[in-house]
Amino acid sequence: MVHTRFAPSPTGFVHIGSIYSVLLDFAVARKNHGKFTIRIEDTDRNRYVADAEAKLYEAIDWFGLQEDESSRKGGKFAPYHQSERLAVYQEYVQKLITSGNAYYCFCTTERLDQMRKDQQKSGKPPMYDKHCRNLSAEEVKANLDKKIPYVIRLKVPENIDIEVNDLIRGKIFFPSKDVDDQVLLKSDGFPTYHLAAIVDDHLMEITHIIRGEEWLPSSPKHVLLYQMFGWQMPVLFHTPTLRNPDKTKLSKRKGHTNVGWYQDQGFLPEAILNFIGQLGWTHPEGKEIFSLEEFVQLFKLEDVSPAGPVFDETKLRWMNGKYIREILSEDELFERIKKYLTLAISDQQLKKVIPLIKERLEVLSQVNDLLQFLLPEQQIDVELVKKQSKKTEEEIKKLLIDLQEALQTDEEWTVQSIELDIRNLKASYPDWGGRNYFMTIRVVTTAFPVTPPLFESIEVLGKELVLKRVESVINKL
RNA sequence: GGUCCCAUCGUCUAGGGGUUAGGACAGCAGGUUUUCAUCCUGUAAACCCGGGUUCGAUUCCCGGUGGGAUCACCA
Repeated sequence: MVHTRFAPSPTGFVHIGSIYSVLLDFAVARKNHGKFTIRIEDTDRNRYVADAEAKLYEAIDWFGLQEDESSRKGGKFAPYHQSERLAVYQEYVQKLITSGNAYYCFCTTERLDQMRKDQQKSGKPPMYDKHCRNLSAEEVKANLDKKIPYVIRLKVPENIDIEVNDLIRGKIFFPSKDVDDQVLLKSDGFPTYHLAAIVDDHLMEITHIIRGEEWLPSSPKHVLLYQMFGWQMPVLFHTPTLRNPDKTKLSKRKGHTNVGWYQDQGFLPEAILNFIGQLGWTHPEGKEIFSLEEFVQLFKLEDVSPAGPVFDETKLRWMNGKYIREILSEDELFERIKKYLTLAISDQQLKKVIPLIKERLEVLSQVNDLLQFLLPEQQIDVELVKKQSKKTEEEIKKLLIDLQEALQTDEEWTVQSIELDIRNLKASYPDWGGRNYFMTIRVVTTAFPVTPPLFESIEVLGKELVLKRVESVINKL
């Protein structure tokens, strides 16, 4: 059975790149009727952030990429917090010691730092110098008895080529002389990622390891561990790194990495998933817009391009707008917009105005700018009216008085009747250019030069408020 | 610096030994429209370089170049 996993460390906010991994984990598992597990890699006590795990699950739910097994859902491989599995790692690291594939290291941090400094100075790659690799059993025992702090390191074999098989990159060979004797067990008794992940992936029967490309350089260590334990290697797939416009790894400073930001802006989870899904992968029919269900059905891991794509926010915005105006129903849009609306606007009014704003919305949070004109307290700027009309105060005043009259007597107050009122009135003002005429009315009634369609806007505003606004401008002229 | 990965328009990509190298976003120019958008039409824009294989390489191979990732008792 196919079994994928997402194994985050709870160290902060949820990264958009994590969602890329999760999407692939989810899709591969679903497509093959397998399972998708979330395992929390909380082995670093220093970087632990308490609410990170809750944030993660919140994001998972928001995107609709729910896992089958996890710390919150349980499962047959529980526990899913690595911090609760310490005894397991101790057991396996002992096996490595016994089989001669790992060794105790008593080097101090100071010595290690000095060593690296020296290596850097002489232009050598910083690597452990294997100082404790050949300690005799007696020396080890003596040190242990003296309670000298220690770590346990991987004994990387000398002079071999380690073969890593990546699904999309093929076979990659690493000379073992370039592979460091990695720390497997820290002096606090916690495992490092390298030990914990391999042990858990095996014990949890993970078949596909889907993780970021940044793990590629350390994968020979993982291959070695599988060999030493005599375990079968899962399929390895390293996801292409998402990039900033300058091609560097997507980062906080140069782009938006926090899923929370996308939520706040009013990006739709469907649109984000669609967008991420077509990075490195193309729909077989070349479709740009496709649902998660469709993606799950058609996606093939081996078809992903290995080149790291730039995360193009502009295209994401376009796609988000596309979802808003073409994919979501108006009822659905109404429910979602409500969550972003901070203006005091009634549900009834909002519902009415949605057809007017849906094609003007790229992200949901823009609704607050677009609906400013509906606020009753909105003041009309006379200077702006003058500027848009390109007429004298007297001429404007004359028009507005006629407008007031025309609207006053409109008993229907429908888009059609309002349009008729205003177009009929235009006939009496042949010397007003169409653009200036309508712009004047737009600013007087809505307060803004840029608004949804004029007659519809006036209708939604209501007769009372519109007349009040016209009146207010007349009085200021 | 060592190791490893990668390479088609500005961006996301399709394609693949013989193509007018296709699409999408962004750009530009028109059209629709009382504004802004939407929508429609058109336009400009790419196979990193050098060898080799071949009748023929953008496509396959090698080498450069460029970009990236990584080198912790972090994941």
